Amino acid sequence: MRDRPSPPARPATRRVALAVDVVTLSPRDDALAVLLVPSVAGARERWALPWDGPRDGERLEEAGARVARAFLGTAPTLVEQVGAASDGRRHPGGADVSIGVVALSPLDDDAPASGSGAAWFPLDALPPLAPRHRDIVERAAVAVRQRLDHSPIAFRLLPATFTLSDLQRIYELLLGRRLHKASFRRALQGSFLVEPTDAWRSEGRGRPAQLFRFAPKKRRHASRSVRFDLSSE
Amino acid sequence: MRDRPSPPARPATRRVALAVDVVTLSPRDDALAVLLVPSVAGARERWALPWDGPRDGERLEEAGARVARAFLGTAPTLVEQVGAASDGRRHPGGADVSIGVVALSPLDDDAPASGSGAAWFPLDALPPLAPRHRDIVERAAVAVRQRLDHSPIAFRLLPATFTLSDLQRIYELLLGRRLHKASFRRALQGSFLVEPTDAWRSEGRGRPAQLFRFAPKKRRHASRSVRFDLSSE
DNA sequence: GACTTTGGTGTCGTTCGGCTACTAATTCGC
DNA sequence: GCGAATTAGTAGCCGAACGACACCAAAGTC
Repeated sequence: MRDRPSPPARPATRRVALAVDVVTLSPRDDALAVLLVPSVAGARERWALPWDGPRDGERLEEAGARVARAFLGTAPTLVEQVGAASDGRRHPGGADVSIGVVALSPLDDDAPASGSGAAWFPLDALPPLAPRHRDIVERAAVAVRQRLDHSPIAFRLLPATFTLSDLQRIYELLLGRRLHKASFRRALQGSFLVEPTDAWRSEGRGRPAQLFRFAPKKRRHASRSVRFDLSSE
Repeated sequence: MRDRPSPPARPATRRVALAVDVVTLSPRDDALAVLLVPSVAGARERWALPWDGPRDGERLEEAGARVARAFLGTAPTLVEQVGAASDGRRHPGGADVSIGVVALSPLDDDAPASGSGAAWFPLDALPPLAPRHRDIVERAAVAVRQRLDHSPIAFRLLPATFTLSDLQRIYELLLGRRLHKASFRRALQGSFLVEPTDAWRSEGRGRPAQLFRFAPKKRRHASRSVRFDLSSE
């Protein structure tokens, strides 16, 4: 006989203290960097992800965008959820449940608002963080890499116009490996995602590079073959 | 000058009514089906996703697994978050925030617990649902299809041993298109995800099929080329 | 003007994916 | 019994895609 418990008599919501924790990512010094803010006095860790509770009528992504904006000075170019965490009480603000949110900020932005004390840290050299914040950063990094194919993530980490070498550098940063120039451009060519502008950028030595802009053309979804990429890390 | 609002004086969590809404998926009658339960009396829609608030010390996925189990009779084979929704008060239980969770149940399971009134509905022929539930079902369907390559989703919708044709049918169901037998098997062969058993299954007419089991071998992550699959639907 | 540096393209061999066609083993109809 | 039908599984061709390399182009440096 199967073990078959009866359904709950009547479901009920639970009142919890909620926070939106924001992982702001931006390419800084040839590495993906996370924006961290100083902890409140008395916390165990010196740094934390910026966070806040959602305000009245505010959706979760909106709250994430607001928090990121407060420290960036400009609105992030993309905001996406990366999962909710509820694993005990290891949140700096004592939240029962955290909604993890990743916000992207392009390369050309100013440094974080001075006075806020916020600072960029490379993803692979983070200071000690509260365990839940470390989890959320990890999830954000994984989510960004996994959605790279389906979300215009790379373009949101670049200014409005960029060179193809810039774009390739972002992809290499996110994927963590070098790409071949010709192959990269051939694939990009076939995707109809960018269009050339009539501007060129001369940057010190070397031949000037043409500037492109992100301008995806509508096209039929390519019927890709099945991939078995579990790779059971 | 940039518009640079000052950071929030001090972040604060927000107390909200939280629910975990569960999208239980299973292949039924050659279609992906969702498990729905009758609404409480007085609700506008007759059917709803099963849901409940997380209990004390329970993580979100655990709560989702518990809710699914209560209606399935057995534990779901995979539980994953598919995003949080906070868009007004359109939840059957009046939750401020819903955590969407997808639970998978294999083909060979019994029907939902009799007496609970739960029933399977094909994904593309759902009865009217509360708006937030409809959103969460949509997100679950998208998430399942997108994670098909990276998560052992197809294998969690099958019994412990299965034929390669069974596996291909699940992939076709999830992808919504036919696959070519030879290509499918060639790709599967190269992935080292399944191993043959010494059992065969004879099912009415036709040649008997060998049974396989899910047994992923550790292997180096293939260094795939970059894909630009935005397709800007 | 030769050299360096960076941008951009052509080509070639190999692999990959889609397809047709085939063999294999069973049930069904007569 | 015996061929038709049905399902499982494989071989091999062919065009497209991918990775590596070489090469050309346009700027600065000396």
